[in-house]
Amino acid sequence: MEYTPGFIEAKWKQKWKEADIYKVEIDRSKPKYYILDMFPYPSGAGLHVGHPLGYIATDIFSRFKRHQGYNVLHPMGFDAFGLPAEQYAIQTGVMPQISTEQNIKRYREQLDNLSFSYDWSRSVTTSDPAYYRWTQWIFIRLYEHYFNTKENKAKPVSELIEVFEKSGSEQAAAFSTIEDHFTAQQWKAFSPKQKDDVLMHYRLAYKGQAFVNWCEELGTVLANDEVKDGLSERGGYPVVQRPMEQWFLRITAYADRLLNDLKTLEWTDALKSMQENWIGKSEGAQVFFKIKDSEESIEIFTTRPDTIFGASFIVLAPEHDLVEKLVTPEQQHTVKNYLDYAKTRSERERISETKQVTGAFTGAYAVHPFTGESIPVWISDYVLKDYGAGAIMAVPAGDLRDHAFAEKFSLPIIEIIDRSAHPKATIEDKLGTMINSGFLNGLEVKDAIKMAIGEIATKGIGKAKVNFRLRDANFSRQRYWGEPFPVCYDEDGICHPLSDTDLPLMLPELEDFRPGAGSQSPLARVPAWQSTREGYRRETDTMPGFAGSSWYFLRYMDACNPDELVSHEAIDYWQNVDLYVGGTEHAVGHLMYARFWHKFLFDLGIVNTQEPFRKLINQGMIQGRSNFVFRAKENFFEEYLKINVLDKYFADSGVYRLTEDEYDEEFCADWAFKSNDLVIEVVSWKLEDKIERIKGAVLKAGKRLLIITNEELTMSINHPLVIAEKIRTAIDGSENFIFDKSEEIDSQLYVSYNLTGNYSADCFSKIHVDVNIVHNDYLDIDAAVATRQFENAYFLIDDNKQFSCSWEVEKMSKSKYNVVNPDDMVAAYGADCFRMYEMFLGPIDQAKPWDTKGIDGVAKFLRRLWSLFFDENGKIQLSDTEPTREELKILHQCIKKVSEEVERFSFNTCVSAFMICVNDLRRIECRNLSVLKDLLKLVSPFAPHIAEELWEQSGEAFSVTLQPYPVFDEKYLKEDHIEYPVCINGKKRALLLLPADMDKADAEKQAVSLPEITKWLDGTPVKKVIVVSGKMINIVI
RNA sequence: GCCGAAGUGGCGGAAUUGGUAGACGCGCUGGAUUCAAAAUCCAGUUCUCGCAAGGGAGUGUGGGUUCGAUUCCCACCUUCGGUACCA
Repeated sequence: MEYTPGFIEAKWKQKWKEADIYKVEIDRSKPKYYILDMFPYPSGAGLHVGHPLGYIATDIFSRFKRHQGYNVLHPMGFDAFGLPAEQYAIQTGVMPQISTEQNIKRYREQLDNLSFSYDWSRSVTTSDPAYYRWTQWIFIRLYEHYFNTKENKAKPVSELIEVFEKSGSEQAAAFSTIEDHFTAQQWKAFSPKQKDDVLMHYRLAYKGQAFVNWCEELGTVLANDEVKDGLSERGGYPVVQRPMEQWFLRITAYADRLLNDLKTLEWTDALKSMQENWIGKSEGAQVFFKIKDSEESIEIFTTRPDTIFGASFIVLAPEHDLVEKLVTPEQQHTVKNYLDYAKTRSERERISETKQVTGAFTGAYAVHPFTGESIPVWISDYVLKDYGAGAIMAVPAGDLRDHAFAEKFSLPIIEIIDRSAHPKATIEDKLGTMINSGFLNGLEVKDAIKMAIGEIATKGIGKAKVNFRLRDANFSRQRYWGEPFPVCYDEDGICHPLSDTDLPLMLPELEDFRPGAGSQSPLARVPAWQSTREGYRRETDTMPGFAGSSWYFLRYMDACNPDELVSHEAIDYWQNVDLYVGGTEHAVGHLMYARFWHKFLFDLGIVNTQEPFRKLINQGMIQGRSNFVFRAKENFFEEYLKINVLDKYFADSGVYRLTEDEYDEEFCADWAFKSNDLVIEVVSWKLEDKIERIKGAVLKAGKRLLIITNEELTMSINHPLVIAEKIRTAIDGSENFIFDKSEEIDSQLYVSYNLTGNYSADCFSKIHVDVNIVHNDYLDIDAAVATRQFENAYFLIDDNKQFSCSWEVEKMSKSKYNVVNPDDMVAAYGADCFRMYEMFLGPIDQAKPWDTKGIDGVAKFLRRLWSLFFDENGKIQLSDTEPTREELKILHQCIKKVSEEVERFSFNTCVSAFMICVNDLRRIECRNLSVLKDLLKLVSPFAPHIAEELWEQSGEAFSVTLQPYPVFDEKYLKEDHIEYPVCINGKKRALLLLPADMDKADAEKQAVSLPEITKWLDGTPVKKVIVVSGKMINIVI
């Protein structure tokens, strides 16, 4: 029987489906294991071979864990809200509901093609109202809670209101961004709107102000992605930063918990440190600087209060509230100009710019709290409004950017730290002794920091403060295709959440997806949807992409529950995700938000774990391997004629290149002969003017002219003899002017890459070519001419009649013509082969290029595995005798390697181990049933179809998928001899077979007396011999 | 700029705790089989000098630690991911 993947795979897909073999339920008799893939966004382009990498890995691991007796939850769903569908709707008018549904259908087909063991009955889609109902529900809970700093957890806002009513703001242990100071009486006197505003300072979901990318011409807010160099990507219109009312989530309240609990996670150190740095906890001091001749003071945050005596000016963020109040009439104009400039700068640009500083003087002065001196107040875009207090005390001697700023604007630089004891220390190291610093003089930096904070507090001008780089999450989008906010506003603008019974608040259907008036979302165009029965108006912003993806892993546990987002029973059993696999691009965004939501739900008692993802693996990207063809440019043809015709066939005719000296004209023909009066010009037949002028010049000089057109060279490109004969005829003939007009075609000439080296580099344009018509870096010319790109193409082929292409590794994308579709791979090689090859490419966590040509190796392996079971006539032939020692050794080597490597997620080396095992078993012509059956169990997670088929062919009952995993036994691998490498100074010089239990002294003696070694030593005394038992012997001379 | 990762043959990669660098596979070269091709099988394949025996060099670059470094330390270069509204 032959191995026919197409037939076998269809058969087993059907059987698995009929048996519903991947359906999973709570089963308390088995330990649970929850394996999750990162939520895919179903884009219109469909899956390419890079997408399933992580899915294959988790599928192998899921199957492996099932073999080991775990009850495995392995679900898949779709993160379906997002910008691309909305963009598509704007362009084509196709409703996102429709395009998303189509895209999901296509993704599902492509995923099914690879036979993943998902329990599809648990699938969720974020844009499904049955799902986003619960996203809205969580939002309302966030809105209704604040963060209690004493209990370090979320508590109901209703309790906070009670505190306010009883004892005002001072008694409230509530996390807020603004420090409120009011008494119970004052609170009670507040208007409902005032109360609403105050509570927004505490709610975990609140309204605030943020700067957004505003594009006036497009009438919309743009994603950072849509802005390039200060202009909109679509249209190239100017984009400015503009403040806007937005919903926020108070993730900063959870900063400490998010930071501390990282320790409990089995994530890579790299990922943890990225999260740590993102949270960016820094301890320092808040200090107030009084403004000279004013009641105002500026709050600054500094991590280096020790350097306060070096503060020679203050810098405010351009957006700082005080700027307007502080600016003096004389500086109005300068500051206004600077603010206009700052508006055009994106935050990224502002942070990245380190070489050039810009800024403007406000005209105001602050009073240094210790020296009493007046120091100027400047504004500059290197200070960010959202970081710290949005203002800094600038210490030029202690900070590089402050230093650059001081130099540029000639501000004083006061040395405050003597680093002479630390010659290698940079100005940002916390090392040295304080100088020029009043009461801090002589202290070490570390002590000076403490002392300075103490003094600042005593003087009542500030206090120690912890600052986080982490910012509250902007949760508003002025978009259509997202979850509607379940809130509305009354006539006073007071916010009212919907009651739970009114959920889900459905997204209305729309026909026009352009932005609404005045920077509003398209929902603002639907007045009927906007107004509620109470006469309130709804929020028209929608939620961002991370809303739905911040909790989806919980819904999989109980996907169809209509009454709760997840039942207690399901949470109690499944708890949290044991293994999460996805790309590093989610390292800080999604993973931070999901952890935040999970912690909030923990505070509410909905989940029973502090962290959502226990272990996490980052998969590397699969890059594209682009192919390029080389198109001949104008100057190619002249070089071609010389190399392939003139040098070859007319070398003895004295052919030479004409120089300008030979004619008076500013142009000349290309080639002439010493032995006769013919001149040759290579030119496109279309350049008739040029031909006429050359004709005139050449005939005037009394020579004859042969025009060879680029077009005729192109059409006879692989037949240089045709041209040679034409030249010969011309030489021998007597015509004065020979010019054969080509027929009018627009042809292009492409040159095989391996020939391009013969010509100047500027003879060619390098152009992407679809990798699907290139095999082994050789262009399939027949396939190529059938495409639009090569409709009228001619190809200069190499000596082997091949046309080669160059290649480069790039991102896999449509525009680079390097996209490979997994469906095509499955059609050609089968899903088993594709799955295995994708794993074989390299380590799961590293980026690597896809190259289809290597897949043959895996295909060959599968055929060899198959052939182990059959004789040369294709009949199943297996023996049920006792396995030999050698067979067991080969098998157990494989069991050991594969079970260890799967646990380490090193799937590429597993595939190698399988190949070695099958090669070895073939070599000894193993036909042993028990050995081969164990091998099938090992292979089954990687290549389930072939394993299932061979299992059945071996006479076993359905299904290999449900078999327990083979157990490794050390005794089969024991060796009584070890082959030692014998090295001299670390370089291998000989091999020595020694008994495994030989002691070191004897081994040393044997090694030193080896003939290869004595030859090397040649009398040189041996200084030392190092014997590492079981590993190697090193002789030091 | 900042944070994180990765650089090993022609290519993808292996070397698990500092111990034989290049497993396994692709490609290439030669051979067998075949009318021929595909498929299959066998042998070779880091570079370099050499007919060979054998020698030298070699894991991005430069330095260091060590009997011994792809692995540890320092500095640098290049590429990739993220950088808060792509998902």
